[in-house]
Amino acid sequence: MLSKKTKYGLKALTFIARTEGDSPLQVAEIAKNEQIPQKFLESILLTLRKSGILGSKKGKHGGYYLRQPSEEILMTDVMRVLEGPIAMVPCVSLNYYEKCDDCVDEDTCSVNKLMLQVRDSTLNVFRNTTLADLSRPKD
Amino acid sequence: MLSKKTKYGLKALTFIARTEGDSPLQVAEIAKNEQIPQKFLESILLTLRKSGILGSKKGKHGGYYLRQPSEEILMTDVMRVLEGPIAMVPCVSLNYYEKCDDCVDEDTCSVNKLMLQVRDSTLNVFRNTTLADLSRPKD
DNA sequence: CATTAACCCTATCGATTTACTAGGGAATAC
DNA sequence: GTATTCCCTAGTAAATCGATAGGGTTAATG
Repeated sequence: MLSKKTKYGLKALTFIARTEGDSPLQVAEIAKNEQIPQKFLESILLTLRKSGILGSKKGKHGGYYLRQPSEEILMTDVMRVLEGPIAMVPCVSLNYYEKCDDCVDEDTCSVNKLMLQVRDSTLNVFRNTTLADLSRPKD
Repeated sequence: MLSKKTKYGLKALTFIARTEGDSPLQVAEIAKNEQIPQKFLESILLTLRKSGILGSKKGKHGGYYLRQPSEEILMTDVMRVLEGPIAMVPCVSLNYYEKCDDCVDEDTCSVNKLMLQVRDSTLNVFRNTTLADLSRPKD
């Protein structure tokens, strides 16, 4: 299951991409429009900012904005920040590889074999989808 | 993250597919060979049996066996039993569709749009992988 | 320079899920 | 009829999730 954090994060990013103008967008406005608990959203946008996807401006008339054009924001990066590693087991993770504690032999491990394929196909989707793609209405 | 239940279940199924002979395999033997807590494995094999993937025989010399040749056991079925719906959000689930409680409009929802693609690509892997594929040593 | 509006940060908390474990019942081979 | 094996229900410790609380810091504005 996708976490609420990821769901809210994606919705917020899409909202920003769709309505971004000259001035940054405030948490309260995003929360209201996308029906997201404001305090929760605040913490999510904060992690997106710390990861470099969003920028922020403090004080009156402050808010959040995209650091790059939405066409250049890849889902691989967004999903890693929001949901964590894309692989479903650490032993097939590109960025966070770790040997499974309970695995005897990776070469004969069926879990490894299957999850490697799932990772590749999922990665293929995320690498070929940008925030701009998600921001367009459905075909 | 993949649950231990799914991991153990896949390993057990692979073990059965690899070593199946005339007589069924006992929980204790599978648990020992695959390093799985026996009582936990017992409950996992039980759900696999209830779902029709495994058959069982009680009493002395009892145990578990595949109900079909491993070439005919698809990962779509196995994964649905062990891990639940393949879709990461209910609104893109084929078998368990449900409207997301927090979604205003599915047609413009970016989460829906992205997860639909992920579901399709994952499903494509599971539909084209059988237990026999997983049971062969790595290429 | 005071006030207000906004982001920034830490801590906490209830509910749910996960990964097991306990304990016994029911069927079958011998 | 007894040992062996699967069958079933409950329970539980630990982790994670989804959110909330409460205040600190920064910047615009008059």
